[in-house]
Amino acid sequence: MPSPLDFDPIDRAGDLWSEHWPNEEPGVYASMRAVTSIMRAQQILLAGLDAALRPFNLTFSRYEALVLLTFSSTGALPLSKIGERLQVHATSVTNVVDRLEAAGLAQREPNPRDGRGTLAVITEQGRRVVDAATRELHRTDFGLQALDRDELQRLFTILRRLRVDAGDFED
Amino acid sequence: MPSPLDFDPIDRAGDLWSEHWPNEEPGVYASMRAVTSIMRAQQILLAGLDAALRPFNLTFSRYEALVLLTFSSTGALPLSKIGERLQVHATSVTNVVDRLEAAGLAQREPNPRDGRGTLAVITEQGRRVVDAATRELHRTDFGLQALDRDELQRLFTILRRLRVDAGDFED
DNA sequence: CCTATATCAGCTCTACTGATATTT
DNA sequence: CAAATATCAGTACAGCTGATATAG
Repeated sequence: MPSPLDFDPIDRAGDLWSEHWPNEEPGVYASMRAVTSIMRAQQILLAGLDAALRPFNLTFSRYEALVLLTFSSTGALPLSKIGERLQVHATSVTNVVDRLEAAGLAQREPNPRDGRGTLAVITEQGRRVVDAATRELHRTDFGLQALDRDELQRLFTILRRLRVDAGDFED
Repeated sequence: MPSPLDFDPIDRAGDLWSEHWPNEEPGVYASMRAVTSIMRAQQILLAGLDAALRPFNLTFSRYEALVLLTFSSTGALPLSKIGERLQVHATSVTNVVDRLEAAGLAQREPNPRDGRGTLAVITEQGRRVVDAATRELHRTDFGLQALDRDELQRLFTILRRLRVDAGDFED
């Protein structure tokens, strides 16, 4: 792990930005700093989550899909539903379910209510693994120990507007 | 593009989470919602940025490296410095500079001050492309039109603590 | 007939590991 | 000598396009 810088690289980039590209709309520097911060935050968090989940042979994507299955009353969901809820592409769902199936954490079954569709069903082993993985993520607070409850809430609220604007859901 | 859901999938996941994994520490639901929001926000923003940069044959990673070079007084930086500033792996820097070089936007030169090192130097074409790309990103406000100035500032401030906690830099 | 579901092949991209040559 | 710089081969993953078979 590299030694920390003695300055904030995003803050510095924002300053240099305003020197190089003076702009009629001063808000763009705020946007540039925010977008870069989100990119870096995602990278930090995903690396931590994947590291915490590696002993369970899970990535965060697979973990999310598995969690979604445990939330369903029967432990089964159509693949299309999984894609819709997790906002991921159909081919990505196929890939994630392939890997869960290979690890014995889920199985495919034909959807009895729609001959075109397939259900992903969580296995007993899948339930055990997702419970253990969840305990581990709870223990490490999803990598967000640095933030207090109020900051987490504000983060959620601000980013919620972004998701609405992107068409994820209607407010 | 799929039709929007009529509910917030992250909000719903948080509710189901608290039912399935009641926890001694209530803050974990706030963390779960925040971390999922960051993941989704990053996905939305990166897709928008990459789409805006595609006409320039750039990805956001390559764009960031190019911007960093324009910030340097001589338009040249050691590859190690690029990795340090952008917080990316050495092999990723090699890859990014390979692609910038192939596109004629940057060149490699030996570092005269350190025989082990290599400089990436921005070309004239690189300067033209990064200026045009920046105008385009300014025009679309980096995909953050939905947020006002105050929200952008709060986002930056909150995520800054996360980056400090991860060891990116010293406060 | 048109649309929805899921899969498949193929591609791009980022990120990482482990090994290596070179230089400090 | 050990440490730093950069590269290379190989792996894993997410994300996408376009094509296809099947069924509503």
